[in-house]
Formats: sequence, C-alpha cells, structure tokens
Amino acid sequence: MTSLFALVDCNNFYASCERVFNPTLEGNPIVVLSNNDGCIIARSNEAKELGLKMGQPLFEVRELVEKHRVQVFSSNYELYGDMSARVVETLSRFSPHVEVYSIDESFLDLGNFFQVDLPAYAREIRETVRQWLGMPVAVGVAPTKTLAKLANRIAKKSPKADGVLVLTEERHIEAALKRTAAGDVWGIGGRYARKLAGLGVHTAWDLRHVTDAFAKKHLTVAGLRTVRELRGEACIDLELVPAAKQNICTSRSFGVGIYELEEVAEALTTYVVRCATKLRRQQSKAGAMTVFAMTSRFGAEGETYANCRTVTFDTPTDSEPELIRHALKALREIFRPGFRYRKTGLLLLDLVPNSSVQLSLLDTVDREKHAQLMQALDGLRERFGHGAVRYGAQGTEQTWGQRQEHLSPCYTTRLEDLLRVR
DNA sequence: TCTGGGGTCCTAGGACCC
DNA sequence: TCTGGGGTCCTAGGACCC
Repeated sequence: MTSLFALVDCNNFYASCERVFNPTLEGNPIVVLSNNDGCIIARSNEAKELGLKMGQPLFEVRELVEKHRVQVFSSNYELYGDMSARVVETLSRFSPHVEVYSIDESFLDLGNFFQVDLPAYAREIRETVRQWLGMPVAVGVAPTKTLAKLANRIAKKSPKADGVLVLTEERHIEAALKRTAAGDVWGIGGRYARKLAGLGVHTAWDLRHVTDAFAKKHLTVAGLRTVRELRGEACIDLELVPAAKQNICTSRSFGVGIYELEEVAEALTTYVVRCATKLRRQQSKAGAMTVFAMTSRFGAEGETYANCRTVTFDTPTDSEPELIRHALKALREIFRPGFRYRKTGLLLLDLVPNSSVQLSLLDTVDREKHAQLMQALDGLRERFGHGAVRYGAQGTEQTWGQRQEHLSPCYTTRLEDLLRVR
C-alpha cells in the first residue's frame, strides 16, 4: 500500500489576505512588514518582480517602494490567523486527515484516493478555496511529504502547471527532481546546500542518488530521511494532533529605544502575560524561565548590551502573578542603566503537562487560588479581548509599543472594523 | 533614523556514576 | 611510560522550518 499526500500552500499568504478584503489591490504590488514595520516578510508576485526581497529592511528599499506605489501593510496576525482557520476548514472537506503544518500550509492524507482522477481532484481543491475564500493556493500531490512539497513548489512556479502538480509517475518525478536545486528541497537549508555543492551534489536528483552512509555522514539522520523521501519512501508521517510545545517564547522589539528599567519592565510584564496565556492554552506548566533584554544588535562599540537570566521553579507553574514576580526580579538583575534597550522577552522552559505536575513540599503558594484567578482572567480576556484586564506593572502609556503604521482593519474578527469598511 | 518572531531536532563533548 | 570501560544526563551549538 503506497501513501499519497497533498500539500496545499497559500500563495503569498499575508499579502493575499490583505488583498482578499481589499480587491482594489488586485494587480498592484503589496508587501507585508514584520513586527515594528522593520522588514518585508511577505510579497505579492508584483512586489517580487520589482526585486523586493524576503527579510529585506524597508528603509533599504524606500525609494523603490515609493516609485512603484507599493502598498505597504503592517502585519495583522488576527486577520491572518482567522483566514488560516477558514482555509483549513475548507480543506477538511477533501480529506479526513489534515495536518496544519503552518499558518499557510496544510498536508492532506490522500492515502486511499488512488482510484480518483488525482489531477482533477487537486484542481478541485484549488478552485474551491479560491471560490469560497478568494485565497489563491497551489496543490502538490506525491507519495511522500518531501515530494509533495517539491511538487507544490513547481505547481506554484510553472505557468504550465497552473497551481497544480501530481507526481505519481516515475518519469514525472525524475523530471521534477532534475529541475529542482538540492537547496530547494524541504529540509536542506543554505548551509547544507553549500556543503553539498562542494561534494558535487547540485540537484534534488543528485541528492536522491547519494548513498545512505553519505547522507548520514554529511546531513545527519534527518538528512537521510529526506533522501529516502526523495526516493519515494514515506518516512515522515502526518501529524494530526499538534504536539504540546516544549518551550514557549514571547519577545518583541520596541517601537523606540528605551532607557528606563520601569518601561522595559512594563513591556516584559505584558509579554509574560501573553506567554503564560499560550502556556495555559496548551495545558502545561513551566519549570523554568529565561528572561532577556538587549539593545539593538547594530549599535556601535560600547553601545550594545545583551544579557539573560534563567530562573528554576520549585514547583512548575502557570500563574501570572508568580511568573511576573520572577521575571521582574530577573530583569532587575540583568538590567544595566545607560543603555538604549530595543528588545526584551522570555522563554518558558521545562514544560510539563498539567496532569503530571509534581508538588513540592516546600511550596508556599496557594495553587488553588492562583488557578481560580487565572481561569477568571482567561475568561474575561476571551470575552472582552486581550487588553481587557491588565496588571499595574504593564503600565498605561506603553511608550515601548510596536510601530504599526500600516495596519489594515481586522475585517473578519472585529465588528467595528467591519462597519468601518461598509 | 530605520534591521522580525517563534519553534524543532540532532550531535558532540563534558560531567558524573559504577 | 603508565593513565579501564561503559552508560546516562545535560548543555551548547549548529542545522533546519515557517
């Protein structure tokens, strides 16, 4: 029994989300910026054609953007997250088993669909998402996830494929592997691509034909799995239930440089709340926390500073008051006055499921009371929004807030935004 | 002036134990 | 010149992904 996977990938996802709700943007170059409006993280095809690069700082291309009237958007994760959920909902009509791989990509298990006309089925997936949601997607179908990724890539790039490519016949797989660079294979990044080139491996076809020993020696066991997948041997299963995260991180750069401990502390407190909310959502508690603060990496000699402090808890916790207390203490220990801070954040580590928390004999915290408080806060935030309930330590001015000068309305999730459009 | 954020897995090497 | 052998755990660093 051979396996069969489809990879459905939204084209230029963030840029397409902006376009769905603002059709006048059709045909115009669009870019979406990272947090703080720093770098370009998504581009429409028109923007790609202008030569705008992924990850490029906006200030470097300001002239080009103005000259070609590129439409610029701050990232709007509320909008993108909601659109993503709608796409997944639509895809789930086409397979009982869908793995949500990222915000804009899903794998579908087509294991028993050999008897159907696969190209027609793939095209139907594409057309349905387009018609229902206005979202353009590419569909790649193949016997392994790695080959499905590769098929999807060609589906998107090749005008002839027109967004859909099925790789089930050997001669098609061979042609696809020969026209794909090794570095464009899923799991082969820039470092490995360079290393492989030095060893005479340039295309995906070359990579498919290295020995197992070669793959393991130069690319470790993960690379060996990739090579096997290129041969059509399915080694990477669909992950239907997202695994609980082992670390959770929240950090942001500030809109402006900050000199005062109190202001960095306000930002950090806000991030602790977000991070702890993610932690409780996956029903885990943290056994440790790392807090960090830093200046810009790009400062002159003597102007840059970065430090971190890790705290271990006697009893794993998800309580905000407790996490905030530890975080602020750690911050005070690493904070050095006189620097222009640009970023702070925290990692929650040593996560354990709620069900297997070991209580410490030395515990002095009223866990029951904290749990009730957290439950109440989560409920309020769910109903009234993220900022509904705040701690004093979060401040009210938020001088450190992110720049979001080009934010689009949250069309799908906020009534007032929807009304504003009408 | 302006430069993102959030994850995972694997390996090598050191510490430690018997 | 001699200076065991093997196992486990932890951490740092390197690679990858979106």
